[in-house]
Amino acid sequence: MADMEATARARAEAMTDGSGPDKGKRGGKRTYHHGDLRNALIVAATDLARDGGPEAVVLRAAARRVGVSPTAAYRHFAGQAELLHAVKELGQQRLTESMEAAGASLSAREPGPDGAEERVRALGRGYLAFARAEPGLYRVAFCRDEFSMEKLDGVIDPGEEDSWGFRSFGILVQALDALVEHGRMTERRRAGAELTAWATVHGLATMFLDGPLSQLTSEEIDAVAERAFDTLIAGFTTP
Amino acid sequence: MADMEATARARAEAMTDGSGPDKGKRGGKRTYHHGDLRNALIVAATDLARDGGPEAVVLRAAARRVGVSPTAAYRHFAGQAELLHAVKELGQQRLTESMEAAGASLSAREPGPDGAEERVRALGRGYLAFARAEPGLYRVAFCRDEFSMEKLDGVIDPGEEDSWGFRSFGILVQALDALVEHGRMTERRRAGAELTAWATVHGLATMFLDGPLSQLTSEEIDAVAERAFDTLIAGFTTP
DNA sequence: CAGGGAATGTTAATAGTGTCAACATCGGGC
DNA sequence: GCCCGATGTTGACACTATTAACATTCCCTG
Repeated sequence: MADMEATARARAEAMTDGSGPDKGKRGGKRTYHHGDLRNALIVAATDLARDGGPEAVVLRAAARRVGVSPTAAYRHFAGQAELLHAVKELGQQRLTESMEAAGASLSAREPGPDGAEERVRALGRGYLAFARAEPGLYRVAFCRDEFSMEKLDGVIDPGEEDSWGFRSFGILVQALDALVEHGRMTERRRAGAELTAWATVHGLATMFLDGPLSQLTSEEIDAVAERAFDTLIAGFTTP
Repeated sequence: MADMEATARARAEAMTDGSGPDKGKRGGKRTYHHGDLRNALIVAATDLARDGGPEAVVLRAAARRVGVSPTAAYRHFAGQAELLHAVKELGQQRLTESMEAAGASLSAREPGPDGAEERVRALGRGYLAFARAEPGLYRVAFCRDEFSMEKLDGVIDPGEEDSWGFRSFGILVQALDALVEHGRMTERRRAGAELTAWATVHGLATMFLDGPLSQLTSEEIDAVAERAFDTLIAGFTTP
């Protein structure tokens, strides 16, 4: 109790001592209410996730960082699982952005069949780039999560997919469709191709992060990934 | 303390009450020492892992099942991480056996190039069969594990690979080498092919277990997997 | 422009976990 | 025969999640 977490009052006072800009809603005001606790907790939990992965997303630790009592989080999350889920969705969003960025870097350029092929590769590169740049977040983005489980259990037909995970999947779908449109892939091969492609990059990322490939240099990883993309696309373009 | 875990004495007495055959070393003897506690703990932890995955491998729960005090485990394991690692190796062994079984079911038959190709498929089927039959164990077999991390960090050159994970990998390597020997795969494609194949099945398993494919029927899963194998092998056999 | 209810935060307490230190008991080798 | 090491137990500490009860503040209604 003596060296307990900083109370809200202590936090609010710390805000005014010039240590940094006020993060509360109104400038410098020592507020009992935080004002944006939900987001603050997600940010703190994300930082925890960055180094340490899913098991580092600890509710009390996040609350401690924000300078709030542990149970305050329960006013904004049903429990630790929901906090973890929020971080997970944030991670999926970042992953999607990484893929989009890699795809956009060559969009419009080379509009032909080779361009479509190169776009698939670019998406894979963007995926792996994020996994390497943010291993902790990546691990959270794909960690087992009871909220997603429940969601999939209950709703058999997910009409509107809010989650960013499906958006990144959609990007891949479009890229593969383009492959078909440009005659680089037959309709038959197209069936289930998203899964094959996704499985490939996901499996590669896993092996890079905590598998047998975890001590390869960046160049070696790139080389291995490109070879994998080669055979993947070779399989796609085979009638 | 009242409803504490069963003491060793209680366990030993339970052994003699006809509930089952004596698991201790000598028949019926109420022994203070367990006699085979390490294995018993691994078995208990494996049962926990079967339903619940890595996060269910709880040291105290395993000790409770064996009927032993929580700290007794520390005479046989450095800590929970080492217990988890033991279960992980057991899981990898089972996975290897599943792959070997699937491969052996058609070994020697059809020795030609088609047989080599079919063997690669069989290994993939054996892999996925295990993942579906033992999802919890599978998840443990590939969970992040600080022991493996340390091992990879320290020893840069792993001369002798004790782990079963490398054995299953070796099976795949042989199958791919056979593909080359029978002229179904060029040397160029061979480079890094293990990783591509491994990534594919691992990614598929992940999506089946806790990904977007978790509610497919067995038939649908098989169909998706076979299509993935098709394009994978198409990629391998492309010059 | 009150005042009261809802939102938000705090303390206290329970239950479960990993881990260490100190103590108890068995069993095999001198 | 006995003693020392291997093995198991108790007790304790530091974490964690979570709930219940209490406190404060915001803001909306009368």
